[in-house]
Amino acid sequence: MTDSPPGLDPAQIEAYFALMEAVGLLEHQVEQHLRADGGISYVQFQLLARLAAADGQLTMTQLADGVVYSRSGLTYQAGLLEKAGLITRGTSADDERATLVTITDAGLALFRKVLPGHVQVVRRQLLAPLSDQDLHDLGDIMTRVRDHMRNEPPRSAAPRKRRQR
Amino acid sequence: MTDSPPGLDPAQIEAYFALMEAVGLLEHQVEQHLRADGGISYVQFQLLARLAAADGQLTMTQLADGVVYSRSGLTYQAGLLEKAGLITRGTSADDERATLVTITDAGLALFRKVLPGHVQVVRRQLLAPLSDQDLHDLGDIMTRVRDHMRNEPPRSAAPRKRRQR
DNA sequence: TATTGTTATACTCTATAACTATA
DNA sequence: TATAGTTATAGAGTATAACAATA
Repeated sequence: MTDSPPGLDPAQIEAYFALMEAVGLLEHQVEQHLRADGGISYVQFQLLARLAAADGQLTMTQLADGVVYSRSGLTYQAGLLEKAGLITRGTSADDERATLVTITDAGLALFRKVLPGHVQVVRRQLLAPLSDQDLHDLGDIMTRVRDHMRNEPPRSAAPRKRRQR
Repeated sequence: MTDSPPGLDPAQIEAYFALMEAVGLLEHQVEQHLRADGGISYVQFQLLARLAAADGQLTMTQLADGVVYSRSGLTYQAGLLEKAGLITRGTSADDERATLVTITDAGLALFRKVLPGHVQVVRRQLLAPLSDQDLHDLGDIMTRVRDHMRNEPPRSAAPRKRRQR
């Protein structure tokens, strides 16, 4: 085992900070667009996108994966989408514990209405300054990081309980 | 002018989704650690980090840049940090409109206490699966994107006001 | 017993608009 | 007039814990 290193070197700091700030800005722009053009948040857009991609139906647990970090958070978001008429919820026949979420025609219509503008924002803000090579590299790197993080157990982020603040 | 393209190609979608999900996961882990180990949010950590890096003093406007997207949001966060004894605020001598924010010894101590764990999370979650080449590429790419987005005017994300929802 | 999902609740955070004060 | 910052307020989102129902 090597010594526990003291900090991050300049290249690591640069990559970390640039990554976080750029994605923060991108998310902000994306949120603005979705709110203005469709009255939905990015989380809600992702849920609609998943349903649209999944042929219209998913269970709550399947829907949550990667989008929301708590059960109740998803229930809350699904409640909003249902109230807006964009999805419906019903008990699954296979497993009566499960709730089957279905995207409505209105939900699909809204998703399709909003998509072009969403793509435009992603193009202008993220893709515009990237070469094909960059795009490839970025996709490769971030896919690897994402998969790594999905597997990595949180490994008790707080090593040991300290004093209260 | 070329035709307005219909959507994103698979490589673009992969890069975009992987980027957003990975950073979402990373932010979540980072938040968890900072909350558990220091009782602060990532935004608050960033503000402390900026002050620590800037030799202890910054004006509100300087402090806000890139971290927070509204004036009142910063006032709110600064209020929390001040109440916790981590910063102080005072009127600037140069420009009496400006508020000069100063990090306290307690603020600096907290920042230093939390930093190693923060670095550990970044290493384990983000850096671990990356080669030196990857790191270099990622830093280069995201720096370019960030700079691009800083300059890019929002360009009216909502092209035109549509019907209400 | 474990899993799926909901509810109640409390909290954190963000943003808009109106306002004060200085440049 | 423009800029720096605060305040009031309202809304959106999140998480924890307790709960009910099914597997």
